[in-house]
Amino acid sequence: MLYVYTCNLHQHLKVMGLEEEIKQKEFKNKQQRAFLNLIFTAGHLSLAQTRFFKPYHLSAQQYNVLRILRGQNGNPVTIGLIQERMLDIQSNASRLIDKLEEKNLVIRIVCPKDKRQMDITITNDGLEILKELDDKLDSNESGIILTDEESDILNDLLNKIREKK
Amino acid sequence: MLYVYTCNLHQHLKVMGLEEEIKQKEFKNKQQRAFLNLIFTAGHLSLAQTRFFKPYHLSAQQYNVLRILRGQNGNPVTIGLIQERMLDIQSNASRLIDKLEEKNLVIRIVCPKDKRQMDITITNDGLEILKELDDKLDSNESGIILTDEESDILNDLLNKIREKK
DNA sequence: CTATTTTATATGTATATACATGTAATTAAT
DNA sequence: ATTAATTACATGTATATACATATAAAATAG
Repeated sequence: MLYVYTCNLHQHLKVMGLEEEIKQKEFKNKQQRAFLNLIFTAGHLSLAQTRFFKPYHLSAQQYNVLRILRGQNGNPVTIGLIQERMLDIQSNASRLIDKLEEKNLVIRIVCPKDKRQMDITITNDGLEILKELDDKLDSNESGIILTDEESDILNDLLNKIREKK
Repeated sequence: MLYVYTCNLHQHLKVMGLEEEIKQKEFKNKQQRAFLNLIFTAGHLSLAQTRFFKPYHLSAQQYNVLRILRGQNGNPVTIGLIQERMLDIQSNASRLIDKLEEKNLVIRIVCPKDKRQMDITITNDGLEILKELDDKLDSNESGIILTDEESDILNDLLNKIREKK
C-alpha cells in the first residue's frame, strides 16, 4: 500500500525545528551537510537582506551595484564590469541598471570611445541612499554575530570552496 | 564634474577577479566581509546546483521536497510540514508540489481527517529519480572540497549565524 | 448551534533570475 | 575595403520568489 492516512504523525514531526533538522541524517557526509547548511543559511540571510532593503525600494543586488559604482569615485563603469563584480554571478546587470536609472540613482550614457559600451555613474541621490544605509547596515543588522577570528575562518573556508571550481 | 570618460580604465579594473574583489576593502569589518562572502558563495553554489538538476527537469527546491518525502518512508506529509522543513524558508510549497505532481513524482490527496490538509506522497517515479541523483550527488559534485574537520567547523559557524536570529 | 476566529492551502501580482536569442558596434580576416 | 567573427549590451521567455489576499474547513466563543 503506497500511502497511509497518518495525519496525526505530523504533530510529532513538527516538534523538531529546522535547526535540529539540518544537523541530522540524510546527509552522505560532512561535506554535503555543510553544503546544504550553506545554501540554507544563505537563504535565511538573503531573505533578511531583502527585507532590510525593502523600505528603500532597493533589492540587495541593486545595493551591490550602487556600492560598486561608489567604489569608482565618480568614474563610470560598464555594464560588463558590473556583471563581473556583482556578488550574484550571471545576473542581469542590464536590467538592474534599468531599475536604478528609473529611480534616478544612476546615469547611463553611451561611451563615446566605444559605442557598444554604456558608462554607468552613480548620482548624488544614489550616494545619499548609500550613506543612509551605511549607518543602518552595521554588523548587527547584517546578521553575523561572529568574533573577528570566527569571521576570518568562515571567510577562508568560503574562499576555499569557491576556488575549487 | 560628475562623470568622466575613462573607458580605458575598465581594462585595468577587469584584471582583478572576483576572488580578489571579495577579499578587499569596502567592508566595514570582518563580519560584513564574511557575510557578503557567504551570500556570494551560496549564490555560486546555488547556480551550480541549478545546473546540476537541470537535466532531470528538477529545481533544487523540488529535489529538496522529494528528499523530505522520501524521508517519511511512504507516510504522507502535509504542505505545511514541507514548508517548514524546506531549506529555503518562506517559499511556496503549494506551487512546488504542483510542479512535482505534473511530473508524476508525487501524489496529492485531501487528508480525510482534515479536509483542509493535503497529504503528499512520493511516487515510485519520484523515488527512482532520487536514486539516480544519489549516485551523482557525491561530495565532489556538491562543490565542497573541505576536509571533514573543515566541514564541521563551517557547519558550526553557519549554525551560530542562524541561531542568533 | 450559530457566528467568529483560526488554520491549511491556493492564487494573484510584481519582481527576480537563468538562459537563449537579438542587435548594433568593433575587430579580424582575406 | 568588404565580409566574417567577436564583443557589449538588450530583450524575450519561462520559471521562481516574496508577499498579500482569497477560500474553504475546523476550532472556538457566545
